[in-house]
Amino acid sequence: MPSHNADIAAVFEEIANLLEIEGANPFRIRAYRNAVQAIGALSTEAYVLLENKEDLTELPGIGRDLAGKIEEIIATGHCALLDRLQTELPPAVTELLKVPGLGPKRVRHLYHDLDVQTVEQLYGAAREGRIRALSGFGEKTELNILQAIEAHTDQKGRFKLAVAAQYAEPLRAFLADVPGVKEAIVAGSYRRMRETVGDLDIVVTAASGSPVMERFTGYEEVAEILAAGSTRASVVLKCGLQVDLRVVADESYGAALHYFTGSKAHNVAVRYIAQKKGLKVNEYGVFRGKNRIAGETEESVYRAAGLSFIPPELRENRGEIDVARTRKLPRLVELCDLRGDLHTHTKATDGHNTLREMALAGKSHGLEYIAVTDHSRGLRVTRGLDPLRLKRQCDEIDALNEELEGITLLKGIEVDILEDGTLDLPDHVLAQLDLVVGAVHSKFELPRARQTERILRAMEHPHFTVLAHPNGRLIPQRPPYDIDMPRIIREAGRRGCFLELNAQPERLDLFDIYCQMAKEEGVLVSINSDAHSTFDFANLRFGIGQARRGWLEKQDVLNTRSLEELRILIARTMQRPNTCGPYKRQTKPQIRSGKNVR
DNA sequence: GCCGTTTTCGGCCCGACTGTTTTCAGTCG
Repeated sequence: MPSHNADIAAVFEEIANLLEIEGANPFRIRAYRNAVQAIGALSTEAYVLLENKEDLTELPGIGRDLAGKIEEIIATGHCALLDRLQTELPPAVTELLKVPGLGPKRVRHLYHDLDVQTVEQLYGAAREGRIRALSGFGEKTELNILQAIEAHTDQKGRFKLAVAAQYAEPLRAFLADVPGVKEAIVAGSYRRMRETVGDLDIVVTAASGSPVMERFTGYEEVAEILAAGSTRASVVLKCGLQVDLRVVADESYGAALHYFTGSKAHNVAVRYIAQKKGLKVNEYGVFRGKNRIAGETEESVYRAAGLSFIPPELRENRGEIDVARTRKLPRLVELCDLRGDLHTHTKATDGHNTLREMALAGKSHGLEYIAVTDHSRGLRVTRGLDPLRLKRQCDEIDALNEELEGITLLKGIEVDILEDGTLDLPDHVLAQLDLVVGAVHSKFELPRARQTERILRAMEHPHFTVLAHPNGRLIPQRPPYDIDMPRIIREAGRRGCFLELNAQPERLDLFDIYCQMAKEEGVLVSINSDAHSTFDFANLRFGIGQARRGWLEKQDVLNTRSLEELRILIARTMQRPNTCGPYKRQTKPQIRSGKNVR
């Protein structure tokens, strides 16, 4: 089995870590880290590119040397450089880099002088007071290491976006209320709508002398103050979430917001471009010499660099800068573009509300139609529907549609895709429905080839409409199942069916890079709440965030269509007659134009 | 180790805070 892109990226990541501890040229280390990012963003397996005789040096940040190493890893499963580095340094030593406060220099010191190789050994050395004796270390550093390890072991890691929001919004409001504060905004990965966030970055503009720092460190949710200067402070909340606050003057608002929204790779690329124009970009503004020429708004920062405004969700240095140069960035889909929701549940299975309650809640969220897609009989824990109960539900929907105004219920099912790729209900039953949403709910551990074939076979079913939560991951407890997603996307394009972007905060599935791929293949994506209660429609905003990260525009999203248009598209997919002509496939958008900017 | 409308060599983003130091190295974002 050839190495997958994730395996290659892991090798390069490990090489970068070990080189760093060895004290190698920092730019060489950065080259490996850039390669990790480049390979992670690839829409095709590198071994497939090689089979197709593609030139890997065309990839951003991949030159002759790294291309050779990729070939080596694919051919042999090994990388000689990594093997050599691991004879010089024990592999576990890179784990020490994860301890906050420890960087490569200190890790090297600890290994060479105290033979510390693992976090356990580090903890022991700190408790025995052996670290303070090293030059460059002291009592305080030793204590910080102890505390960091203790905090690390019971730390929950990254927070789901929706959970982070529960802490971020009240804290932002609290800071906005401090006298002298003009703007307060949560930046960082939260603003970029990443599916999980490691910490919160908050930018505040305030008049000098404002008590904002004092109020921040005194916030009642603060458990620990990590650092507190005059313009920047870091705390850990009781829930374990770290929050970094930055205070700047009004005229630096845009520059600071840009800086703290990131991503780091995006910022580096923007500063590099500015530098070529003789400019310097920092969190205070854009400068030519000592003159500030921009910085009061983010738009002004981009303008100074010769770029159009780049929405936060795109700022990952995945080609957005090249496109911003040409002023052809996509007009990203917005929450208000959604006209329907094609995946919801009711009390009939594992939902909490009635048909009527769900319909009214959907309407109150501005939706014009919602598909009722309760589970099928195979999913016994949810009391999934058999043909008889489904028929009864359909009758209820018909009756309700007669009565309701401003919202239409569609008759659907979330049918189980069985292990062999068949669907959990008979064809003649599925044929009666408005749409069929198919999903995998069992046998997550099938090998890649079988899992992929299972889904492809299901998609071939004439009544199959939408593939729900295609990767099956649950943040943080379940990784995605092992499938050939690029192939599934291509086949969905050929077959003419749709892919779901499930907006539940623990799913957010399709992932962003697959949204991009779906767009390239002309496959429409349906952003669905998978609501199990009336409250869950609010999750659609997280789905929109993920879709925007995947460069999706209104026309790339199935449920931005009117009900009439939707019915036409579904009719085509379900291979039923319709009188409104074929759906015209889009031309492929070119969203990855050439190399990324370094 | 990568890259090139100034370049195939010599660049490669920028600043705050802490702790250990007596002016700065290390880490972080």
